[in-house]
Amino acid sequence: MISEQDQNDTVSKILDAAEFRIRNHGFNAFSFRDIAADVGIKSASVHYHFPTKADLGEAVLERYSASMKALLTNQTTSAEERLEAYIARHKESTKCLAGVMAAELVSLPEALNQAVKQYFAEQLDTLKELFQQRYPKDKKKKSKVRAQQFLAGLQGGLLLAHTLNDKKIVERTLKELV
Amino acid sequence: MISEQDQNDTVSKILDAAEFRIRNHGFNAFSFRDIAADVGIKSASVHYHFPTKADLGEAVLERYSASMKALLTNQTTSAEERLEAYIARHKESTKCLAGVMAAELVSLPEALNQAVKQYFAEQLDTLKELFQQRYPKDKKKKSKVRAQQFLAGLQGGLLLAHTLNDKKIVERTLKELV
DNA sequence: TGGGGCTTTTCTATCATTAGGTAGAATCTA
DNA sequence: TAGATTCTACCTAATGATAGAAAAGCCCCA
Repeated sequence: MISEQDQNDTVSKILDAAEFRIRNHGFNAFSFRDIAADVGIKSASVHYHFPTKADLGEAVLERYSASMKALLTNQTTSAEERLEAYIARHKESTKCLAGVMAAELVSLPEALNQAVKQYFAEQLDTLKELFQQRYPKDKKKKSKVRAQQFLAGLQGGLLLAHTLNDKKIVERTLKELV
Repeated sequence: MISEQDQNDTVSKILDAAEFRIRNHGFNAFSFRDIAADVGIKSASVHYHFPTKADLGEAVLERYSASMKALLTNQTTSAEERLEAYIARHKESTKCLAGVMAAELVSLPEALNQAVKQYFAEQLDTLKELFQQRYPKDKKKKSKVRAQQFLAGLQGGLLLAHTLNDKKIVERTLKELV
């Protein structure tokens, strides 16, 4: 039987390292050798778990996506609380993994390119639902626009905040959008 | 004497190609050989005009920055018209060169990294002035916040619009920010 | 008017380094 | 012992960059 803990240990260390490097340097600016060095193994071992770079990128995005979706659809908290938690999560690193990938979209392996598009489509869908809960009187169309404005404000706010090294920018850009 | 037109011809062809590739693929996803092929010369000739990749990146950003600043400070048109022209310019490609570079910020050569930071700082300054002209009764602080909200909405809107292939998103995210 | 000669530009050829990826041996674990 | 994991060693392709040979362009002077 597979030792899940040990396997997942290495696998999740790889995913952690890859996520960090993609987030901060971009998908095209890290190598398997970088990841291997981060984790303390050899690059061939990274290939054992993730045969190609596209595989690794997809796995990182998938984990990220699941984590974000869980946060947004956690039905034990109010819509407002979920939005705040969502914002707080992004502010931790002042960067969105998917946002970085979106900037590099055209240069990504096809499967990853598709996954990024899907991520944003799903996020907007989920946010639309959430805004519908938060403002029940709004029409569907209005909730959709709210979701787009919110996500754009968040992504753009993160971009500016990270570039200018001023986290407060995110709060300002979102103040009237939550 | 130097034939300016001919020199600028090759130089600006290189800059055009580099800008296009950076915008669409990212700074880390194009090579001197790519640019050379685009222009129809050899990669060594690109190095003749721009010794290093950092030099090329800086030149591209500088030209871009000057173009944007000229657009925003064109005193022959109203503040509102300038904003509209600024938005229209960005919507042409549904991508901002500096936005892409900002996503890759940490992986960029140091000089380019600094130039990107400076670009956004300057853009916010210029936009702040412009909003001050547009809404003269606002306090300075309010104009600054407007500039941040606008630029964030624009950058985030472009990101979503490009990723989801829907230019209308930019209009929606900026509707209440101009 | 038509060459020399100087500068600018482009080319060929090549380097060293790094990249993603693979084969197969060695090791570890149940 | 069998399967999972990691390692060493390596391959091929691509990258940024450079040296130095050829063109191309331009100016001065006979």
